[in-house]
Amino acid sequence: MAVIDDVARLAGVSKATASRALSGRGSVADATRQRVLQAASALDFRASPAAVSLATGRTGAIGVLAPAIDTWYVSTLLRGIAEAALAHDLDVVLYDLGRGAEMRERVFERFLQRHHIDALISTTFALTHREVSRLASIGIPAVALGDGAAGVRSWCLDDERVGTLATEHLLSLGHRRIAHVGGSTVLDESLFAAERLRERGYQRAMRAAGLQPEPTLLHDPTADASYAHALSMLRAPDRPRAVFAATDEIAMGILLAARSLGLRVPLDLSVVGVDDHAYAGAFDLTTVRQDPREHGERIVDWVVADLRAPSGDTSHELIAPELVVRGSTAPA
Amino acid sequence: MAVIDDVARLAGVSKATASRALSGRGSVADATRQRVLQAASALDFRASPAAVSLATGRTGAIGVLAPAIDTWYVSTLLRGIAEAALAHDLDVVLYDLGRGAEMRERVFERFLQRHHIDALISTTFALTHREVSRLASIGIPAVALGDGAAGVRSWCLDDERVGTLATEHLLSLGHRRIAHVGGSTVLDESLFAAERLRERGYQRAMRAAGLQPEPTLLHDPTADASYAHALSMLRAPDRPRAVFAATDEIAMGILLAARSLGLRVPLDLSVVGVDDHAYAGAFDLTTVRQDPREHGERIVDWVVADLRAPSGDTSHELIAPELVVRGSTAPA
DNA sequence: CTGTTAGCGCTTTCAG
DNA sequence: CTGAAAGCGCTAACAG
Repeated sequence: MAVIDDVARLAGVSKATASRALSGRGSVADATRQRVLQAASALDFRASPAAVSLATGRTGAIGVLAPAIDTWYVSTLLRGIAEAALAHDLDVVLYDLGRGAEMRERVFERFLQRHHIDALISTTFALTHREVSRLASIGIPAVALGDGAAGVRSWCLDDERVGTLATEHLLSLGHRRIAHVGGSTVLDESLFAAERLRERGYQRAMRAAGLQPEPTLLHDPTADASYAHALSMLRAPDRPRAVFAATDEIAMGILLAARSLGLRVPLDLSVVGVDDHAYAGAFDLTTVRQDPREHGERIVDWVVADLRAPSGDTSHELIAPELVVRGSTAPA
Repeated sequence: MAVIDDVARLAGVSKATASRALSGRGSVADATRQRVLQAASALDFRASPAAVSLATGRTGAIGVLAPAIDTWYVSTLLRGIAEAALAHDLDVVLYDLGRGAEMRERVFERFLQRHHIDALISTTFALTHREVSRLASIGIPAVALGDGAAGVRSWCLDDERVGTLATEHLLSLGHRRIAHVGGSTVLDESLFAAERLRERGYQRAMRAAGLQPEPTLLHDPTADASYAHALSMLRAPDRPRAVFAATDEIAMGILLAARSLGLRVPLDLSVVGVDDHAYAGAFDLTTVRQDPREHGERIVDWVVADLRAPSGDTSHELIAPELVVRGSTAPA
């Protein structure tokens, strides 16, 4: 491993000049820069990130804090983040919180300990005040996707709007008996606040139409749990004619249950989900779309810009959802 | 941010002693160690990873190189890796290769440049000789999950066995017209070798039973593509009575297509997949199980041990698959 | 525009 | 068992 001294010597300049030529900071005569660059590539020189980091305070990495990375939403988001980070020549270090929040404190202490990242992207659950100020005190700016904390720039899908959009779609088709199946009653309070907002949007839309909301919350919003729940919900004599599911995964469980009960979708039952999950097309599922991959890219771009020139921007931005109509919904 | 000097001063010892006490390396009087530890916690001291890394050459992070992280397999694996890494107090830095392999060289150059990780876990596709020796020359050991390169410790699901297991299950039920739907004919050669092995296992089992194999390879192994393909496959007059799908995702597409054509599963059609995907239960899908989360943990444990005491072990280990029978398969 | 001189914060010989 | 001193490899003033 060649070090910068070797490069400097080969180019016949000092370490400082070599450093300037390589980093682009500071002015160097063009001819000199060329020589340094050539020497560097001849020696296959790569700066030690530890040394750079020690000298500059910059690590060249961003952290991502996320629950349940084996999830469509989070993994798709991660993909967007990873791609954008690559484009900006940043490493991404991943902190998985698992399903619950038990690991949270541990993870937090752990990565706070190391000043290993230049910025933190927190997803899905809200950061606490203490966490934010803790990060700020060691100079790590945080941004959030999903529930944002005060003092932190954040983006969040307009989840209440998601609920009204989905519900109004069903209402506009003439449905009256519209159920809602959401999730996450037992998980950490700060997690999955989104689903409570979706439920609220549903309730609003129903009441506005003079109808009685009938929400159910699964304690575990998986396809399995949803399937089991839908089986009993759809067997009831006064079964709903339409369902707004808080996620596509829940919707899939419902669709599968409906078919195994012999109900025809959308003739006997209309279903709308949320996400536009990778399988939504195969299920021909009407859904409210969000694009986590694009969100990931957008956030990384913002973080990179803010790292270069801190903006102090701590605004909370709502992302507008979009209805995608497929074949799982039809007039009542 | 307190530095080690502050701790040393508060404890009334030298930096060197403080460092020894904190790291546990070298011998320190018990009383002294106690004072140092107290001072450290009083000052909320955390060693700068950049400084540690510069002095020791260790980074405290492992890299994961993976294609398509927004995939059930990879994201579940990632979860196992992240959890195990957390337990070992290691950061995990993520390199996503996307779907194809265009990014590969770029990513490779990029993280080679930085000596930012202590070890690399490569997943799904094989490392080239050049890549392995390149990594070795800068002292980064690599391990592989999936196709392993020579000189690299690796684990791999026994994919040919997967194919025979699935096919033999269908044969044992009395099926004769068994189709196979696999994937990835257009992607990078080194990617998804797994599916070719699964196909080979299928061919072997079919020939051994004196039957004619009928494999199809989707150029894009998604649920959507699978759905579209299955529609035409199942409409043919001489349609298969059983299908071995190379992944659960492909199987789901087939199941959805079958149902939309009015075919009853498993009465009119038996389907077996591979993975035991999170949705396999909801689909009541018979499948050949693999457990990427557990694989991730196992690999990290191995890497950690090898980092402590290099074993020189470069063996290639096959992981035995396991058939999980559910309701999507029945006697012919 | 370029070289010299100090560090960044930690670990590690080497003496004592 | 402990302290002094010498780096790890790079960048950032500060002169010139």
